Amino acid sequence: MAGAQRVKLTDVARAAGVHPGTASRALNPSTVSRVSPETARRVLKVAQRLGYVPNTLARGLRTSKSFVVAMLVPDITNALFPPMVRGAEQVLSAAGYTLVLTDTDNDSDTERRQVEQLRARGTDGFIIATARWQDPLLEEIADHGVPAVLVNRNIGSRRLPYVGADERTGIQLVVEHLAGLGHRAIVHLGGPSDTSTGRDRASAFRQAVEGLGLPTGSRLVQVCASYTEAAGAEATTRMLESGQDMTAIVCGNDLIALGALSVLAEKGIRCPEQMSVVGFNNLAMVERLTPPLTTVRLPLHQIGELSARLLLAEIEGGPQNTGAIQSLLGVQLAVRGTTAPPPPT
Amino acid sequence: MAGAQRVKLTDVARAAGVHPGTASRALNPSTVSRVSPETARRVLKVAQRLGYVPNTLARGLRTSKSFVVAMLVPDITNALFPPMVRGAEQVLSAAGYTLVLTDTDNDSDTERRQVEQLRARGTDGFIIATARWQDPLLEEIADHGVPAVLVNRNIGSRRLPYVGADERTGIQLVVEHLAGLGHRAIVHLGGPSDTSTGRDRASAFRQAVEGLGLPTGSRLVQVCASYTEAAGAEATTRMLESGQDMTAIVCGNDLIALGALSVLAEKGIRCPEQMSVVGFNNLAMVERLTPPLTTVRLPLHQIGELSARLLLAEIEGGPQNTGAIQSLLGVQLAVRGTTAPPPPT
DNA sequence: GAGGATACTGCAATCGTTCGCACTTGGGTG
DNA sequence: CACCCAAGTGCGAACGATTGCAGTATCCTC
Repeated sequence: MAGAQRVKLTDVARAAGVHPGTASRALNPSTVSRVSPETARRVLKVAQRLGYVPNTLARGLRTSKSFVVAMLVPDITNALFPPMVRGAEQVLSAAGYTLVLTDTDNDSDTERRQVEQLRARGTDGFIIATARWQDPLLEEIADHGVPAVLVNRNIGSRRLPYVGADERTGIQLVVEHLAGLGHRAIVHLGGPSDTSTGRDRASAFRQAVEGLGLPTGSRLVQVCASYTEAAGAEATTRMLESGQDMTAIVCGNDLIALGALSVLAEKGIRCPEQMSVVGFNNLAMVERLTPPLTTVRLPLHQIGELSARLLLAEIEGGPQNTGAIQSLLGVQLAVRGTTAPPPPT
Repeated sequence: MAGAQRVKLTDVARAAGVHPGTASRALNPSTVSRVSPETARRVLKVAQRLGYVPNTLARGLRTSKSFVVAMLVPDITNALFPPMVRGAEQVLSAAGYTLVLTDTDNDSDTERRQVEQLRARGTDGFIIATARWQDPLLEEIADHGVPAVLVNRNIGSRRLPYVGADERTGIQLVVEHLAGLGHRAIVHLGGPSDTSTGRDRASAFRQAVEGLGLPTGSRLVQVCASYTEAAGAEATTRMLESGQDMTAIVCGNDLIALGALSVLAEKGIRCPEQMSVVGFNNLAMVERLTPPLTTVRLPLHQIGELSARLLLAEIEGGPQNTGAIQSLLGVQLAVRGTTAPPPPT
């Protein structure tokens, strides 16, 4: 009752007076040339009339192709991911694929289980937003030649195609903006070092500071344990207590920036008058805070779209062509209210 | 290469020295009783050792069950939905089901196409967050007896099971809170009237106002064209221009409240001193606005979980049992900074 | 010790498609 | 006229699991 459709290929074939095999060929664009135009037209018409919808399961069983793509995210309630999911979904569903969303809850065991499940289901490919810097599961995936594209976070080995934002340029823009305002004592609260984003942003930060000839030092960067407000607050406290000279904080992402802002408020340090703060990601609503958060805008939707496109190419074109292409999309600096010239000394 | 797993039931059977049929029975909890305990143990062990994972497609083809559930949301970037998705996903994946997420982009044609696609794929059931008050597609689904559960938004005919928040009580709490602060001139910016939430909240608002003996009137409610900041701003302007006496605004949701707040700021009306504003939904970060938004907290995660549970019951128990159960989960009022006693007259 | 019930297990059909192979036809060529 | 080629179609075996049916031990009972 609730099951699949009732009219099957056999019905169409019988109604059109041909063998099921022939009907199959007539209905399949890539094999329709092997059947006479007249027959093809007839079968197509009958199929239309009967409202034939091919059974994807049966087809998948035979062809070992499922037209299913899975996307792994660590936590869908993190506002970073929905736009990427949406971008990917639009591309995929336009190409006749179905997107399976999997929330791994930031847990690698869950992740592994889910991936097993999905592969058993014949999933054609994976879009993976959960990569850790060294990730045995992803190495296995690369070994097995499973079509997969990484988004947002990369892995150290660079063995899989990656689509992300040009984070280094983003950080560069931030530091230049701050330097342009007159800041010289700029510090960084970095994301976790087992994520590519944490590492890249921190390294880009150091490079930008050096490039501009600003004072450097090992205490310029504090690493946060995770991309959360709590971890940001904790790192801010550490940074303040280290006695490091500072007039501006470049945060690993917006949540970390929120943590920094609350600690500053607590300690009575006013932002932006006494301390400038910059986020990263441009989460929803950060422009409505008081003061509105200066941050870096990432092309999340585009990242989702492009990752889906690359994955489709890999699935349909075979494993060779894309190699492990690394693509970085442009970012924009959104200057708002949390940055201002440093206080006069 | 990219295909499914390689060890199949036949391999397990051969390695265990039994017939595939027997192996199948040994591996399936519901039929394991039909096989000797000793054999069962042996097969299980071999399966474990070889890392056997059943091919879901083949199984589905035979049993006409896919262990796939689809969830339809109008826009995954709307922060209302991710928690529900997450709740549903956790329940489903624990039960061995896979969740397919579909973003309909608020478009009924897209929605219909997606549903066709998914049914062809043998989807076992639907969780639907896109319901409109009168929705032909959903009536069809009800007609065909496809297992489906509505969340967040209901349909007029009440023909499908529904899981939502107890919105009426939420509005009641809001109005009581405002009345308790001394407000008597309370108005409502309602959500679109083609959504159940828009209708319910508006009706609950009227009832609460009357129940408390506050002044009533037809101009107490302005309907917003959509659940967006822009529509909220527009309705606020209309309300102010109508000359209606008012000291507090109860908004259909948080986005509408944001629209209201910006119009008030524009006109120099201070919140909460001169005008109290209340939202609905408790979106992420609204507690960090200045002032933090008073709103109603919905058990979104729970709604997702429960909807998944109900759907599973319907799928596995057959169509009869749940009927069209309507379940409402409790809400909480979050009193923050946008509500205060009315200005002295 | 014979008959029958019971407990396991093997056999083979089946789910709906796809696709390699073989067959038939018609037309072109030497 | 004999031969061959190619186009079009039918045939049936897969894909990997489930399941009704039937067969064979095993054990109990009288």
